[in-house]
Amino acid sequence: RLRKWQERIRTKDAGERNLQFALSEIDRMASALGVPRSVREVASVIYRRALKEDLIRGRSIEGVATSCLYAACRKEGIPRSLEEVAEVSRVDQKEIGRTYRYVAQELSLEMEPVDPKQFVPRFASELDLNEETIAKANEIIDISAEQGLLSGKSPTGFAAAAIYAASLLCNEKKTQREVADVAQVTEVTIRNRYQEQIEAMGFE
Amino acid sequence: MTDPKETINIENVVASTGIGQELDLQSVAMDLEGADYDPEQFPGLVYRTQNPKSAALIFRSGKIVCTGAKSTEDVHESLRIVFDKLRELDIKVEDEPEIVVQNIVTSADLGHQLNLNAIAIGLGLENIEYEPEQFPGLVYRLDGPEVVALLFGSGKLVITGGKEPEDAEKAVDKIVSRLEELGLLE
DNA sequence: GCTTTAAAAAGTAATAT
DNA sequence: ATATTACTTTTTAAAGC
Repeated sequence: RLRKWQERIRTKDAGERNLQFALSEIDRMASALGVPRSVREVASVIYRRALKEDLIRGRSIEGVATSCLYAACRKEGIPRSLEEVAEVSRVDQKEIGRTYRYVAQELSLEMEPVDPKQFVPRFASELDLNEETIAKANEIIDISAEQGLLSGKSPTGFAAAAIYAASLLCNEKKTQREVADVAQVTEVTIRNRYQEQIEAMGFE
Repeated sequence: MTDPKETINIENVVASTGIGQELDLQSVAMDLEGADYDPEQFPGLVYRTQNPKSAALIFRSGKIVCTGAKSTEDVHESLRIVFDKLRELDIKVEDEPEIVVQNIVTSADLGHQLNLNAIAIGLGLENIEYEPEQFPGLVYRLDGPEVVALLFGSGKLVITGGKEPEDAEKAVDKIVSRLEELGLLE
């Protein structure tokens, strides 16, 4: 009986230590990504729910913690791409993506598709773009998305192309490579999305 | 207007069977031309048929998986070839081993572009998976028939997980009527 | 969970020309 | 700058780690 009692305490301690580790990892990654405290809090809440629902069994604590942070960023409207999150995690992008889908499904997070416009402020800031160019990029995203061009496309590539197009239209040109670097997509993707968006906007 | 059901095309049929006899894959690999066997990498021996085109995974237990065929008939034809090849190696094979179709992969075309964002909301975020950052298709799991559909912005789709061709037809009917009642087709 | 096999869908990416 | 090749998702059995 004494043994069982000790084992319970040991398990409880181990569980507590694991939770602390997960939360400190979320904190570390959140800091590295530069997201506000509210995002860390949301990520912590999601992680505790995942723990309660026993979703961590068979998965790494770090993987689940990273996925919760990725989901939290989206929930808070300031998404980070999987690639960006993977850069501050020791778990690879592929595992983060599949763990995120599992957690989102099991906890019924009902994640909405990412709106490309949510990447514009951050990318534009890194490129030192004017308010006018930012507004133009958002307009391009809205109009081309309304015409059905967004289906199946990655939100970062879509946002990057709109920013590139807006920078040309507002005489504040950035090269495809500059935009590609901040959005972490290839120039080929920007070129492809750009062509479709320009056509949708009625330019050409 | 073309009925989407008529655009259904079977792309792959997976089936399992067995010869009811244990096999020494090492010797089969030596005698069977074109056999790929690397037990360190995978326990099954891979044997490809040309006509019809398919790949058979042959296991030590004598169980066999056939994949890549374009129809149930091709599955039987491919396996008949595999059985005969094994018999040529003096391996006893039952006259007509039972062949069970495990999965049928189908493609089809709804004939209209799809707004996957609207469909995700319409079908219910809890019923679908749509992560365009990871994959361009929207994953929709049906209740009956029990299949999984991948919907694309082009209006084309993939239906997988079915055991018979009718499953794909039922699935297309259900998807079309659901999208129509949501007013999301066209 | 992973390993292997086949196949489609469309997007993205890495490499070749 | 464009063309190829390759990988992402889903499904399914098999035997073994």
